[in-house]
Amino acid sequence: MKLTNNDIAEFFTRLADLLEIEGANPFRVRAYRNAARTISSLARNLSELVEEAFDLKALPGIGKEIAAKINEIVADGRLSKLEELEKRFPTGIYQVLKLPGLGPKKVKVLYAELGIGNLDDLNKAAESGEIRKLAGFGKKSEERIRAEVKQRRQGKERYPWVVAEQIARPLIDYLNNDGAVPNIATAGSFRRKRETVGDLDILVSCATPRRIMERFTKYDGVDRVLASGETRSSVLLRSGFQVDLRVVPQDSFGAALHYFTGSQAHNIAVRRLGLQKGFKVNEYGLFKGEKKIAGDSEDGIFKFLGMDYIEPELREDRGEVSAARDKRLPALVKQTDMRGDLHAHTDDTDGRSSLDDMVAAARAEGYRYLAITNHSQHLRIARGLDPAGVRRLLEKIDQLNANLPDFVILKSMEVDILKDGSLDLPDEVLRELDFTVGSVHSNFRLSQEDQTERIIRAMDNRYFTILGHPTGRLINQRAAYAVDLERIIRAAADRGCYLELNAHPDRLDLDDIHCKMAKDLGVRVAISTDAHSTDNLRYMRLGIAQARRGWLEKDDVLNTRSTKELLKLLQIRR
DNA sequence: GCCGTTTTCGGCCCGACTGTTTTCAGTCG
Repeated sequence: MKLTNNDIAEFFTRLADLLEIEGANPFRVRAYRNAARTISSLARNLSELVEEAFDLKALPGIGKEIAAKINEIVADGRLSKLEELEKRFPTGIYQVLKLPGLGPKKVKVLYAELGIGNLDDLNKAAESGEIRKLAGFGKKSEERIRAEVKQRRQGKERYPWVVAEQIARPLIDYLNNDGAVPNIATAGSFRRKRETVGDLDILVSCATPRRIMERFTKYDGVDRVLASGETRSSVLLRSGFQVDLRVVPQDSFGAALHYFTGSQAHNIAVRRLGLQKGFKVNEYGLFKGEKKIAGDSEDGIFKFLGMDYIEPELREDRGEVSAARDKRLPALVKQTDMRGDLHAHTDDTDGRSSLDDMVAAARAEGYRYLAITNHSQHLRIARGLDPAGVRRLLEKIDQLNANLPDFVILKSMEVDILKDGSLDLPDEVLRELDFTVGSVHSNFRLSQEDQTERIIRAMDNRYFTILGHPTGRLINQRAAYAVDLERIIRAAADRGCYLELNAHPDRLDLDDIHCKMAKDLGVRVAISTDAHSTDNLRYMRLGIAQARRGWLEKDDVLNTRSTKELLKLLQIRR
């Protein structure tokens, strides 16, 4: 099977890890980490680029040596340099290195002195009091190691963004109640709207930092205080969620907000640009020599670096820094651009709300159309509709539409893509619909080749319009089925089909990287909620956040179109 | 190991906190 970009990136991450433990030149280590990051956020599949003899050295952070290593990995599925290093270390060493508080230097000592090569060894050594005897370690670090190993075994995870929001809101309100906090903001991956959030960063500026720190650490939901200083405190909530609070001076708030929003890679790129222009950028501001030039707002930082303002969702060092410098950042899609929802269920199948209620809720959202996309007959568990059922529903929709001014219920179905790539309803039924959403709901475990062929065959049907939840992944629950998304996107481009960005918080499928890939390959994306009840229509904001992370603009999104334009687009294939 | 709007050599982001030290290295974000 073809290696994914993440597979290839992992080779370089491991190479960097082991070299770091060996004490190699830190800049060489960084070069490998930079390469890994470049590779994993690449829009194209790297194996294919290699096959096309693409000049890898054109990619940022990839030079002659790393290009040669990529070629080796793609050709052989292995990297001899890495295998050589792995002979010198046990494979469990990567797990040890991932433990918070343990970096390369300490891991090296643990391995050299006590032969610790995995989490079990580490735990035993900590239990028996061996670790505190080592130079640079003490009682506290030993206790911490035991706690972290325990935590790791319980499976510390990243939280879906909405879950993080549910935790963040009350905490922010609590801190705000203090009354002495003129500025409070969330930063980090939460502000960048990443699909999952590892921990929460909160930033405040206020006159009484000590008081807010104290209030923070005494919050009702706090399980234990991990660190507490003048400007930074960290707590672990009982939910297992870590929250960091930082207090910064008012005139540094913008610089700090930028800095703590990240991503780290984005910050490095911005600082590097700053250095080129003779500035120093840190969390306190933008400096020319000793003189502070900007800092109270993010706008000021960007302005003095000659950049347009970069929306938080774009700050991943995926080209946004140079785009901001060249004044060619995308105008990201926003909630008010949305004209309707193209994927919604009713209680005619597995939805919980009636057709009337769904329509009323969509109109309350300010939409001009709502597509009713119930399941087709193959999906028994959802009471999928057979042709007769579909026709009964269509009649009901026709009657409703006749009495709706300025709003259209679009006639559609979420049609199962069967194992052989055929659609689950006959063409004479599909013909009566305004468009279709085709989805995979079965046979998830086909080979990548078969799964990809299956979906492309489905797209060959002239009545196929939008590919629903293109990878089938469920965040933190189920991996994507094996599928070559780049081929799928190219096939959609060739056939005039669309891809869905399913806005359900567990799906968010497409992800940001593939949204950008679709845009770059000229395929428009439908941001759809897959609502199974009226309140689910509100998931739209989550889909929009993901779309923005994928650089999508209003024109890249199908359901920003007026009813008239949309109907015209949907008819093109028929 | 990568890179170039001063550079093909000499740089490479930067500050806070912790724990183990007794003046600082390691880790983190």
